[in-house]
Amino acid sequence: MHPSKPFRMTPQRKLILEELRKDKTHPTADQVYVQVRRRLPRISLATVYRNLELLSEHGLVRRLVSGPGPMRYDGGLAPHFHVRCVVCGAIEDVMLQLDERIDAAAARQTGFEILGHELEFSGICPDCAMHRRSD
Amino acid sequence: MHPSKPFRMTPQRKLILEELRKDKTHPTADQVYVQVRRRLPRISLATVYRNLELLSEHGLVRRLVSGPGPMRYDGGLAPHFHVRCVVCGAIEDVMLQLDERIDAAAARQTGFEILGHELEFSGICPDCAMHRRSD
DNA sequence: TTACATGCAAAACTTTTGCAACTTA
DNA sequence: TAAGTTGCAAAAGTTTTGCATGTAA
Repeated sequence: MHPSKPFRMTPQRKLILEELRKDKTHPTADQVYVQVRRRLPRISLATVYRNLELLSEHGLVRRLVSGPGPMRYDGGLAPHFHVRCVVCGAIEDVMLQLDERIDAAAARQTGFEILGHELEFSGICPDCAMHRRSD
Repeated sequence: MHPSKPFRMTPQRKLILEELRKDKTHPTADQVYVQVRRRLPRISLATVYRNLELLSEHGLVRRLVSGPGPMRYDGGLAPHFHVRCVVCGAIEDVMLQLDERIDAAAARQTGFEILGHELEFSGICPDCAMHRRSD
């Protein structure tokens, strides 16, 4: 599942992973870049992109393949889903799991070999809901 | 839910909608553009983008907010999900529905006002699976 | 008639890539 | 030392926007 290309732990890679583990906002590549640059000012955005790609191939970070706008990344390990605010774009974790038989159902119906699934809710976050009411 | 901005039925808009209704491949904006241009050669790509945006605001087409690469669009009306081939990028419909109480569960847990959800499976389509085995 | 829509071109963004220099194991 | 990695700059790809002109209601 996780292709085991060689994999060196460079300072850049380590920091990117650390940053993503502690950042709960599901940042974009550019936001990770801004953060990491505070400790490693000479890092380049290309390196951030390359590492996010590689780390996600290895299953160490998740790409949130959804929503409009730039790709967002998640350093969280436990299986979970996401909810995205349609107003401000905030993403939060949703700790739910689907009946795993749903993959088999999809396989049966489509003939695809199913590797996994992503569920994303859309909605309005508490902050944005409040601002709306006061408009 | 569907903001009711005025909405003129121009030939461009009509063709884009028609094309999307008959195309089962969940095309990108550019692919819609190529198709529509066969009947309306002077249409511009910007018009296609603007119309896809507007049609999806009105709930007449769905944006498949997921997966890497360009946004893809779906003219299908019935509620359903999708499966995406990680090898070739093909997208097919999956006719399933989740227990609708899942939205309430997500709302309860996150405090978001939930508007809906998208479920996307990832996997390998029959064609790609076959080619892999013969490699 | 007029608010909305279009085509064109340019701009804005996001992501990827070529390459020479540098580093990790 | 050799394979992998980085920074930089340029390129590629996707989507949005300004504006003058055109058009549906």
